[in-house]
Amino acid sequence: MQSAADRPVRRHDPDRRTRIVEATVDVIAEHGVAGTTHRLIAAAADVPLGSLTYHFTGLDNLRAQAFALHAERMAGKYEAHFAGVRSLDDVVEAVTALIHGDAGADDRDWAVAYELFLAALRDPALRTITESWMRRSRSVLERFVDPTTSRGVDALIEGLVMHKVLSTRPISREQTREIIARAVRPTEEGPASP
Amino acid sequence: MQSAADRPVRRHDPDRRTRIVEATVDVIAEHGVAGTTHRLIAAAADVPLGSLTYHFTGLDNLRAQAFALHAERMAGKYEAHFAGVRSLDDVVEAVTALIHGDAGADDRDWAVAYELFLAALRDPALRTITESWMRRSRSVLERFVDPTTSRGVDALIEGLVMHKVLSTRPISREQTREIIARAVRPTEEGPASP
Amino acid sequence: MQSAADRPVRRHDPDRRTRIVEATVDVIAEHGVAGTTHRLIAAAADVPLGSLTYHFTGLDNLRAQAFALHAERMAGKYEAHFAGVRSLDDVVEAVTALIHGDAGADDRDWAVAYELFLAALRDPALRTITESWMRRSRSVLERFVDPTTSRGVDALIEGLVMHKVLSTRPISREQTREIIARAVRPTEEGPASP
Amino acid sequence: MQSAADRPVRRHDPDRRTRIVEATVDVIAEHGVAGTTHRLIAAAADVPLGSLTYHFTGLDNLRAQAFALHAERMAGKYEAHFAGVRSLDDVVEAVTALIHGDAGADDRDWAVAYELFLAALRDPALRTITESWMRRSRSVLERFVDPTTSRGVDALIEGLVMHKVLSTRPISREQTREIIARAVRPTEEGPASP
DNA sequence: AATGAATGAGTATTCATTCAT
DNA sequence: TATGAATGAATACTCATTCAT
Repeated sequence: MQSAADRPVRRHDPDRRTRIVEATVDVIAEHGVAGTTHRLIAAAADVPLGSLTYHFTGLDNLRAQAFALHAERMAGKYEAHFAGVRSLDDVVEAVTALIHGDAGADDRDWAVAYELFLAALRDPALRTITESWMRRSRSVLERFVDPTTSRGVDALIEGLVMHKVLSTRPISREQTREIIARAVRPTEEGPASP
Repeated sequence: MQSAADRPVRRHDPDRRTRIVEATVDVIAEHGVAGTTHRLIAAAADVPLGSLTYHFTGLDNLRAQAFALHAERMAGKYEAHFAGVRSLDDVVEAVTALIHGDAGADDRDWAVAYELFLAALRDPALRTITESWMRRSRSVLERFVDPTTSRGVDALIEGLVMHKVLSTRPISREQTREIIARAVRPTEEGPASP
Repeated sequence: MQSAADRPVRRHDPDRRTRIVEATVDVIAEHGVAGTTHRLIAAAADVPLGSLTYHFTGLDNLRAQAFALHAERMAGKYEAHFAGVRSLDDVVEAVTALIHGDAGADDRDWAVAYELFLAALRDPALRTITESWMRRSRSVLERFVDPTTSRGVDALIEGLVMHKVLSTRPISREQTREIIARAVRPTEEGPASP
Repeated sequence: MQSAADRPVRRHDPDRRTRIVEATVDVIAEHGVAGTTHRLIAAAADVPLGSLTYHFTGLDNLRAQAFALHAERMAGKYEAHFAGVRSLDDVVEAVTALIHGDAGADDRDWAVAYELFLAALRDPALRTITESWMRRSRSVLERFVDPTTSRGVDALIEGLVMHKVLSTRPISREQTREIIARAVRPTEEGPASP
């Protein structure tokens, strides 16, 4: 019934735990939180069903670890993406690239992110993950702009990506850049940089 | 669980269909799409289980109608909220109020909206609902600002609300107003710093 | 939900009863007894759902009447098919034609017949229908052959048709004729004709 | 209904799969394909409901396996029944005994067979089962008679058994033997009367 | 330590039948 | 007289979790 018979017995398998968590991220990406089952994860990770409840206390636990892994990776990509950024023009370009999928995060990654946001809406235990991710994003931006601008740009990224993945028509990159530029640009009241 | 036995037989019930759709919105708000079951909806609408599949072809169908109703109402509130707006200052104030829940849409309403966005990500059939909603929001804003600004403000609303409902600490309304003001304010200088 | 809204009100509809029974035969042919529901019949007869339980005491009743109608028609076709038969050679030809679908009864008709046989196996109330049908078939054959031969030929028809509709490869008409000929042909012990 | 509560937990139960398939044959025999439900099968096999969908992908799958088992057993009985047959007279006697239930296959077995035939009429996937069964029956008969005779005798068996189980009056064994004898007896004269 | 068979509470859905209109 | 909304018991099936091996 399962592919268990086909799979060779895997006696020594030290990073099975990790592989299961990674497989869970994949399953969430493909089927959403609602469609994420023990069976699908076990198949994706190529481990026996019992292995999941042996290594994790339950599906909630596994899901939380998958979200934590994903948030950690997304934040890492974000930081790496801004590593070479110097000027405000660079910031505008970097954020635009981020939104248009040129920063290592594709639609699939963003789908998992939105799954996390929605799950966190209902399960406060997941807020520690979203908060720490957001804090890291803000820290990166605050190297270039003031906290208010940072908060605005961060929200803009979330909103624009959401609109981009939901839109049936392609979004103009030029327009995205213009929007970001307005949000990033220093204001009369004082310089944006700290 | 208990209401079924207590409920008197209700042979004539002309707006039962509508009541079921409304109950579905409530259930999605409270339990999320994943937790939305025929049983919960039937209990919320105070109708027997069989009534749901009599009036609707299935749960997908019912969910879609609930989302359509919710989007319609949200768009209506949005339009009503901007009815008395005249100046750009009014726009800034209106958008800020919208984000901070002073425009008829509370956290619960936004939760349903995000459920819709995520569901639309996986089910393209729901895109017609999200697209029409977004079109209406843009139309309202474009009475005051250019299309690019409109797209930016719209994305900002979505992102800021998301951050607000996910944040464990309160968000400064002043800061929100400032972010909106920058996005709305007319710009002569062109993008970013020269 | 139903097509009821599309259908014009049919105030005077004297042969609705008959039309429902005929629609039931069609539904059995297409979906089998197991797949025959009030809803399908109502749709096929283009009558409102409530009309079925108004005119018939229940699904069993309706099914029985449909089977009775079908058996009556099959027997009629059988008799008509043998009307011009004179010699034993004619009998062989007539029976062969019957089996190969050249006597007004196609695979669909035989499917309904087998549905009836199987239903009669479990519901003795239907035996009156099958028995009367078989009696009429025998009577026809006994105009040409003795009762034993008649019983054999009758069984042969049932068995050969069954094999024909179940076989994935075409059945040789020549072979069928040869088999029938052997069963019909007079034996040494005495003439087959009465 | 009651057995579930009484049944002790049966953690180790190596041939449960087989027992379920056998129980399914019984249920089909007693209630027909249309009346064969997970619940009835589970009760007959004395296993919990969830056990069925654990071992089988669905009811269709289980039904198909039950039919395959039954066909295999029927073919086996058939072959065993003809093991000692030498002369054509023996053949006539063996076939007669078969029809009158003296060959290990009773009315119940034949009911399942007809259920299979009817199911195969609608579901071509079951044709492999009926075809392989018929091929085996023919092979046995072809040890004694030519293929055309074999096909005729096979059809005769099916038709006569059907008539026998449907008839409310007993069928003369003498008459059956006579019919079989005519079909089996070698023929030099060629078809019908000249 | 690791597994996969086993379980039962839960899910969506179908449908014959009833009955107020 | 005729209807179609309403009902609830029954259906197939899913799945997180348990636990003997």
